[in-house]
Amino acid sequence: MSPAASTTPTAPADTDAVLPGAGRPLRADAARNREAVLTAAEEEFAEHGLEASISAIARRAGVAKGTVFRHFATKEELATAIAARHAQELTSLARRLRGAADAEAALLEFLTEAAGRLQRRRVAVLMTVPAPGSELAHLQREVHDEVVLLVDEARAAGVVRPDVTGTDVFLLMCAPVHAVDYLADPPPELWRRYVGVILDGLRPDGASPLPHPAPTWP
Amino acid sequence: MSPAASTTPTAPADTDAVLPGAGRPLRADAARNREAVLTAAEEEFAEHGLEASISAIARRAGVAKGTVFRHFATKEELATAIAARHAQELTSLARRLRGAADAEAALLEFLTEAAGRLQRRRVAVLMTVPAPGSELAHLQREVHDEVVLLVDEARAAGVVRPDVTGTDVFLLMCAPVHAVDYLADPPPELWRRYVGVILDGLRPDGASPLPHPAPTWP
DNA sequence: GCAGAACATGACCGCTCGGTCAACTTGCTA
DNA sequence: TAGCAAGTTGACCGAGCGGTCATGTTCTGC
Repeated sequence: MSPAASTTPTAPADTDAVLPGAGRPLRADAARNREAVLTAAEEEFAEHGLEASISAIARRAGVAKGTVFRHFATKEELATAIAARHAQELTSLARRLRGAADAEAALLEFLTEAAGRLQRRRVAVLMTVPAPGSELAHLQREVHDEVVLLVDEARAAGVVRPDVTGTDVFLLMCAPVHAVDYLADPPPELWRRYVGVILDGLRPDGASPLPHPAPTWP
Repeated sequence: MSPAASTTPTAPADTDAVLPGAGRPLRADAARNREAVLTAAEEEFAEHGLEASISAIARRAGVAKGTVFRHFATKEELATAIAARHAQELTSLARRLRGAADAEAALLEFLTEAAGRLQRRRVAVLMTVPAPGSELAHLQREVHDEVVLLVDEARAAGVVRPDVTGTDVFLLMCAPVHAVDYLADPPPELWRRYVGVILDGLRPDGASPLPHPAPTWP
């Protein structure tokens, strides 16, 4: 989001760069609108999942539909922008927790915090199978790799069973949210209960051999 | 759902009954078509989730769109019919397993078999929050109650931790399928691995207190 | 304060969807 | 085998979607 060293605006018309990092800085009102759209989209996606309509997002942001498309060429691009935020949050969360004195507490906090965020924003937006090589794929991999490190530490500390990998944990990260989803009107914090169950399933105590080898991350 | 004592087909025109059990028998071709539509819908829903289009289903079944609507007044009604099949399968599966000598094996088999079916047919169709009082709500409750009994037996046998309820297990039933869903091209049997993790999370060995009271089924 | 680039707008497009219906075909019954 | 209810068909409808674009508005560097 930082403006970066501005290339002098002499450049005639490069490839339509509205992306945050690149290009020349946005006009003041444009920047405002962009942020409003992102916020509205986040809320709308959280409420209706990926089927949230652009019109609804525009309405919520207080702009016209065309404005949304000026900032995000396509609905997918908008969803990706939101997902990118979430991914970065999770990455830095995991990064912050890494190397903590109490590896068990760190893993618990990560799983709890992650599930909490995923619960609030609805899973679908972040946890989508992305096109290979896409920006989202890269951001997901970043989260994944960070989780792997966290789990490695936890395993070394003996709080995670030896046959469970970081990829396993990454895949199971959303399970508490999904579980709660099958209730019409779930208690708002019920997902915590299933974080507990999952975490106990990851513990070495009384672990029985798993019936399938661990998956590799693409 | 059992056919009950058949009212003689003299009844002139009761409320538009195309439902399987009730009403007068279908014409031969109509019955054939109905079955074809159900099969096609099952496959189409499995491939594309609930967004599968009626046109696609009709095409796959080899009938016109109108025919689909003659048998199922609405798309939701069709989905419900499919979900009903699945629910009945799970109910009778659990019923069969109940009272088994080895309660642990029974629970494992149920979770495995259930996850396998849910994996094949895609979760979405069965596990939808149904309208209260609807047929689907009733069928889901049937599955749920059967799971509760199964889990009660397992708990009594000491293979499930005392603080976990049948409702918990019901909600977690789909977790393995969802976990695998975040992989672009998952190994076809990977879900079994997560059935293992979940089951270990349900075991009494090394269980830590859960951070939220168990939910009640609506 | 002015010019013009950057931006916002909303009517509009093409498309797909769930659902309807008048006209036609077919299986059943007597 | 004739007659008719039951069933089938596919063109059609209106709504909503993602996305476009000519036109009008607003910010900003000079």
